[in-house]
Amino acid sequence: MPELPETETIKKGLQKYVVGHTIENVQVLHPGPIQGDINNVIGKKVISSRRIGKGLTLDLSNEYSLAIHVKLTGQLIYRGLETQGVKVSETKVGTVPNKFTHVIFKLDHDSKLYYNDQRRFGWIKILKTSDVLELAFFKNMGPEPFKDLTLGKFENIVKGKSTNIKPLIMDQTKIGGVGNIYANDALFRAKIDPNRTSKSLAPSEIRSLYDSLLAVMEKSFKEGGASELSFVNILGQEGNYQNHSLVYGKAGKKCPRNDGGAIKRIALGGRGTFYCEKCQK
DNA sequence: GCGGGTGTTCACGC
DNA sequence: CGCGTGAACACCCG
Repeated sequence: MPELPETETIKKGLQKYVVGHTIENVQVLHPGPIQGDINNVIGKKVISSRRIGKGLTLDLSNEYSLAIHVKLTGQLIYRGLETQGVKVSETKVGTVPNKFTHVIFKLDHDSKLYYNDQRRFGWIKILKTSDVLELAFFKNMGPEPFKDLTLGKFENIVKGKSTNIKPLIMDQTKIGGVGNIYANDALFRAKIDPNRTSKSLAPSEIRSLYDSLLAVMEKSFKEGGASELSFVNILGQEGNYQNHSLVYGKAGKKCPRNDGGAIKRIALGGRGTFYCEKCQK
């Protein structure tokens, strides 16, 4: 799932297909990801879904919520009368149930919501709705692109920091929702070397980076998210951004600007970092 | 067998 | 305290 566009794609699906259903029962195949008392969701109606950074909620009629983070390989897949005959991704294991299915929410009207997670890094926390934003992960979340992150706020976040620009824009407590794919592509679009320190950026570069972050994520919304790894939407279908990425995952390939440069892969903040030395200064 | 993977958190060293 | 690095979580893929 993983980053803001993918998580937003899941949220749209939850809103369309899951909100309004009552959770009739919960089948826990592997209890690993679940925290909290399952009894607080059984028999309750899903009244809304929210996305907070890369996190999700399903809010229930009894003022309890499911707070969900799918980390790298979690999937939420809905199957019901409306989705009969919908083709799902076999390659991204969007089929259900499968050996990575840990939880099955049985909903009314003969439908189900499946939670799959190959690497089991994700979590589903059951807690009072009023406590969701008290979870450290949500409480410490920085402003989000397309929500409350303005250019002015972005300038203040970036300005004067001695840290590298790439880890900074991926720091969820500074900015909510940006991950490795879009950080790499935004820096490329803004022609900024990921090794630069934040404070070295000129005002025009900060503006360009802000615009680029929005642009690459908007492109991804249109492509249905990035399915490089295991992301699928609520119907189990892949997104297409991975076929349109600028530099992410393209080590050794020609620079998309066709300037004679090749895309280099380095490690920065422990994450794979892709850029063109020729046009990213 | 080895390295690397859309994320987050923690431990450690400076 | 802040910042960087590396590891851990667990498992598949090339």
